[in-house]
Amino acid sequence: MRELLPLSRPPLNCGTCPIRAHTECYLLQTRQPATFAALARETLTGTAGNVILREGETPTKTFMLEDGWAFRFTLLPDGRRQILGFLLPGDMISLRSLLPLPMSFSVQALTDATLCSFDAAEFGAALKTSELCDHLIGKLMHHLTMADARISDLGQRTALERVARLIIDLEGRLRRRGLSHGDNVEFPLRQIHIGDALGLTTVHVSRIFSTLRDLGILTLRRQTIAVTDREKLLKIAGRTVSI
Amino acid sequence: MRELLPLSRPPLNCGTCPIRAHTECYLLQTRQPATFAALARETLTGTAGNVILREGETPTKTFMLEDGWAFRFTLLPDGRRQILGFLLPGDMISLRSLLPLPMSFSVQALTDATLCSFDAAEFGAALKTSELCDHLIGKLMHHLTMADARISDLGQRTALERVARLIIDLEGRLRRRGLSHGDNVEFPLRQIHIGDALGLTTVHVSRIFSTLRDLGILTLRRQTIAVTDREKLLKIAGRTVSI
DNA sequence: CGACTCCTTGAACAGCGTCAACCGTGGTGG
DNA sequence: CCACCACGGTTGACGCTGTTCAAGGAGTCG
Repeated sequence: MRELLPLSRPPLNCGTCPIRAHTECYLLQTRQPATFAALARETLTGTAGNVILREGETPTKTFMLEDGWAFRFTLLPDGRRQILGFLLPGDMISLRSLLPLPMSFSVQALTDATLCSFDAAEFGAALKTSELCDHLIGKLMHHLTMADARISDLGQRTALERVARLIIDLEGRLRRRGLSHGDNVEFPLRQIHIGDALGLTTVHVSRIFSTLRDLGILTLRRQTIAVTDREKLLKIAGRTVSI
Repeated sequence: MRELLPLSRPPLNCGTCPIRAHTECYLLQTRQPATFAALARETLTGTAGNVILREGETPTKTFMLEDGWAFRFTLLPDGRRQILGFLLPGDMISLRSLLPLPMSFSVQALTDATLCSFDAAEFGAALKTSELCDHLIGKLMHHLTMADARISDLGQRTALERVARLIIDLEGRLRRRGLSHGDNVEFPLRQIHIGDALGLTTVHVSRIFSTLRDLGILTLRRQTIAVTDREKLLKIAGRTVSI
């Protein structure tokens, strides 16, 4: 695991940010243009494996994930890793860093990634203004709902159900942000990531994917997934995958 | 499952509220006395099994749990129940109801309970004032941290570890609110609640408790638990039970 | 006392993990 | 150009953790 985020500094340009319409940046710039313009920021790039935030540390920066995937995780003392969630373009890394508290999880780049960094306290203060406080609180509550859904998955559902729901979740989030290409969506996850997120081993994840392929539900080749029988997938997932 | 909350109306009296010092009410009354005094509210009582909030409905009331225990849960279409968390005296039921959104979970009384009810929109608006917004955001982030911890439990830890951590969590929360009695704390959970919270069957929970008793770690009699070897319990739990 | 709830224990079973071998792909360097 | 290696995925055999099914016990309440 590489320890630091190597930084380059391409010219800062929100106008070319591919995910801008789906971000807090956009809300802030629309509702509080002067405040947004005054925020110190820079654009950074990292490669797969870079650690972006480290559990236990109190970050001074917060990031908007502009391109690429990342994931939140914790390590148990004996090395077991729980992936708590996947971060896609347009996600903040992380809302937690808006408060001056030690991180309760680490964040690592899953693919090469481009991030926009802000001063955490400044950005937090801007989001806490009355106009955006509702949005922030709503976002936090949405994250709580997602966490509850994952708890239900891990507590009650079988491996097949969990994998089906993860795929529907990721595919939907990407699609809603305009990041799908017809029936195909990018899928850079290795089976170890799926396993560590869903409490399964890579061996079992492999068997589950074999099952899904044999059922004609999906095809997976070279970092791309295509759902070929959405009805069957939804039926396995229980049709209650929340947004 | 009884469907409604039968209500009685004892005289409203924050002065005798046993848990007041640990509540948002107290914060609000201290920082915004006029606002707090103007909030419409009443005291309610319910019995074990009463449904307090129902998944899918958009509540107009929010509650402070003054006495007794409750739990948040969801039901899967086939009847499996996931308990998402336990609510103790001093907890709000629920922060989610502060936004006008359909509930993503239900809340049910686990014991007989006393609640103080508020208008959800009014209480939400009061908490969103600048003075308490930080507190609210901090509370939401704390809940996210707790949810992450439960995800790690369900994804990575064995049944024994999960049970140990749940006991430490509950015992600590009660103790910090002054609700312990020496080495004993109230423990009204049935094994079905523990099972539904931790993704286990009652049969297995029973076996885990037998193990913990045989190891001399705890004694359990008549709704009361006493941890007799905290060191061993912490060792099983991995010493990283968050607050 | 009877009915009910909750807990306990045993035996058989299943889902998923562990261990191990093997394969395909892509990158690297001689 | 090819040998080599690292990495990720696949498959089989076997075993453990936790489930299912079943029976019975202890406490409580009407």
